[in-house]
Amino acid sequence: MSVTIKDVAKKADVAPSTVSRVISDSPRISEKTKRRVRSVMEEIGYHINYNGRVLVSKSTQTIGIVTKVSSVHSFDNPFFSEMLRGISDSCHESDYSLYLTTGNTEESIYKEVVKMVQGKRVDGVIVLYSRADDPVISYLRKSDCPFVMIGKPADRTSETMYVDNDNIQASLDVTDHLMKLGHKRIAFIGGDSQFEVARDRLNGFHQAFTKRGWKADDSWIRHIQTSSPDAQKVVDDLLELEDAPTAMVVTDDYNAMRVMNALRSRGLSLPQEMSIVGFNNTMIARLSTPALTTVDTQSVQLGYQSAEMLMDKLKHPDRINRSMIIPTIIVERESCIQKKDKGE
Amino acid sequence: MSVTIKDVAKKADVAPSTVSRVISDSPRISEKTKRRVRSVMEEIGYHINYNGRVLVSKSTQTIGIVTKVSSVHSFDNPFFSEMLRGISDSCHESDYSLYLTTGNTEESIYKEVVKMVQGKRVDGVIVLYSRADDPVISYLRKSDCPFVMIGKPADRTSETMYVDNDNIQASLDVTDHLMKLGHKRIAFIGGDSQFEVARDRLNGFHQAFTKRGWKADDSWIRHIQTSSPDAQKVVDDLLELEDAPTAMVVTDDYNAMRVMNALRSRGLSLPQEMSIVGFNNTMIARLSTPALTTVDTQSVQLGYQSAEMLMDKLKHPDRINRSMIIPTIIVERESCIQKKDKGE
DNA sequence: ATCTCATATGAAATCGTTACCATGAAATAA
DNA sequence: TTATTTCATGGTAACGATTTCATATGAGAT
Repeated sequence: MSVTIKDVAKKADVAPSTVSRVISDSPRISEKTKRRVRSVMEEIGYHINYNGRVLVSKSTQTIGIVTKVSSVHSFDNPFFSEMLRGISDSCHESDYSLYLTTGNTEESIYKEVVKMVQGKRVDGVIVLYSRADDPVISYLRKSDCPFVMIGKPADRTSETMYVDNDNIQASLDVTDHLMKLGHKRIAFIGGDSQFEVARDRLNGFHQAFTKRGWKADDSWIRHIQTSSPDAQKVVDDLLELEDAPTAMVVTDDYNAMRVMNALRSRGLSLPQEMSIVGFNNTMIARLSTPALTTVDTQSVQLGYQSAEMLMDKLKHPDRINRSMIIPTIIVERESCIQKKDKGE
Repeated sequence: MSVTIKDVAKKADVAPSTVSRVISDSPRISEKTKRRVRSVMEEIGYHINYNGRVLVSKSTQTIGIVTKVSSVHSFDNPFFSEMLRGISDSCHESDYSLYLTTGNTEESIYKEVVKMVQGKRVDGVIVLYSRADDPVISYLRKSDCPFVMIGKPADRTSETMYVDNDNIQASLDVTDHLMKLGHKRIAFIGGDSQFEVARDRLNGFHQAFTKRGWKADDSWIRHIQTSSPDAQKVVDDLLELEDAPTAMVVTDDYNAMRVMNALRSRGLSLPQEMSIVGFNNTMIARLSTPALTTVDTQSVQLGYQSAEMLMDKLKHPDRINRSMIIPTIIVERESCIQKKDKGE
């Protein structure tokens, strides 16, 4: 059917093993032979078949990417796309390829991961999320497939490779930022609370209050799922509180925009009547009006470094598992302003 | 190393070929043997190695995805993510996997495509864009690797599988929509003009004028690259025209939002002083203020159908090449209004 | 001239599956 | 009873590469 290493060998009058050595540019082959073999390869249009190589060399030069169950929506969210871009950039530099899971239920994703790991389609895996009791992670740990997760592991942190932000600190900082602007009643609107990142950010939020000897009211703490249309309800509830918040920390730009729209639909003018901060500094933060002040989690870096870390591990399997914290940066735009009437 | 079909065979006291038949659930094997073999597989933890299978069966059950050169930015743009989601959904249903190109220069993408096709890593390819003189397309045509493109082929249309919108009609419709609202001076702000879609939409724009016996002024036709910060300049130019447009057709939601921001920074209030329509109906169209009236190109469907078409071709290679037009729908939101002073 | 030792290349085993051909036993037909 | 099918399974050669071990050749040392 296609041109194989044997065809090249025959035509160049050498052994298949010699051709193989030419492919890998082995120093044991004379320049003369290399030239001859290469010109034959060119002539008869040879191209390596990776499956043959993988079978014996046991390396696919491919890494698998596992997205959230809600990947149905995670592609929507630029945060994921940006991580993917970072991963993609890094892989390209090292000549690795990407293999994507396509499932959209927890069950089917699990199966796909097993399939791609056991089936030897990938050398390693990057998991784009972190949550407790994840069967995918348990499986990856059992198998000896190297993997790195983006986000802090729910358990066995020290033996797991991960790259993450310091979400506690980031959340603390951004909440404090609002406090410095005079806000005392600050709402926290988190995302899907099953993910680790949600805990950390809520934690940091509380710490900001503790630091000042204040206390956040429980009624200020809310969650909205990216997938459900409950932004309006959460905002309504919040505005109807006796002491309605004057600022909001929303743990994701996308949700922040939904919240802003909900606020506007209640007639509030922004940022005058409500200060908002988002997270991730995605494209939408730049484009919103008012432009969103947000915590840049450097998603591209998150992806890039996770891929680097994984490929490093693949190259040196005996090296100990590292992990990495990517710094966050508060990007100030126009969605937060000094609270007018400080007393009250 | 790992558990192979031979280990199973030995333990179950059958031939490797029998195990292989059990895996594919061949009807030629008795239920009794199947049960026994399966229990052994379970017991010693067997899992198929796909590379071995691919080598002989010559089918990878994987399709490759090729993105624009500007993939650096295409991930940013939700349009691409949504197509990817559609592809992903379809592939998952048929148990196919996805293989992504990671390059970000024209040269490196080309190489990766050759690598994945010649290297037999994929059974077919989906190209997420269309432009003239694309070496990737020439290559795919030369090789006999089935592929489908999203967007109208620049040439040899009838022999190429593609899925596309009727962009000419869509653009005509949406321009006419603005005209019905009383607008006569309408700007067209296209994206990267190297892509086929840009031509079609400009074409439709002109046709809308022709249909009414009007003519679009050349100065109203502009282009902005997603990657460069020239939205403001384009807007400035347009506003400084003697007869500045009162409405704008922007061929992409993302750029539409950039244009809206540029307009606002010039002090215009929207939609009162400028009506805008976008394209693609991405998430950002829903979230913008005013919410963007846009042409829903059904990007998820675009992706979904392209994958279906490709997999169908893979299953029936002799079937003739089909192509498909996905209908577009104008989604009216708040960014377009009746022009106030009709006379003028 | 003989021996040693690189150097360049070849031969063959191997990786994990599948697919073709063969075969023995049981079932059916003559 | 014998011949002919059918059925369930076994044996083994691919598939396309890599890799280990072996070997011929020639250069240099003695």
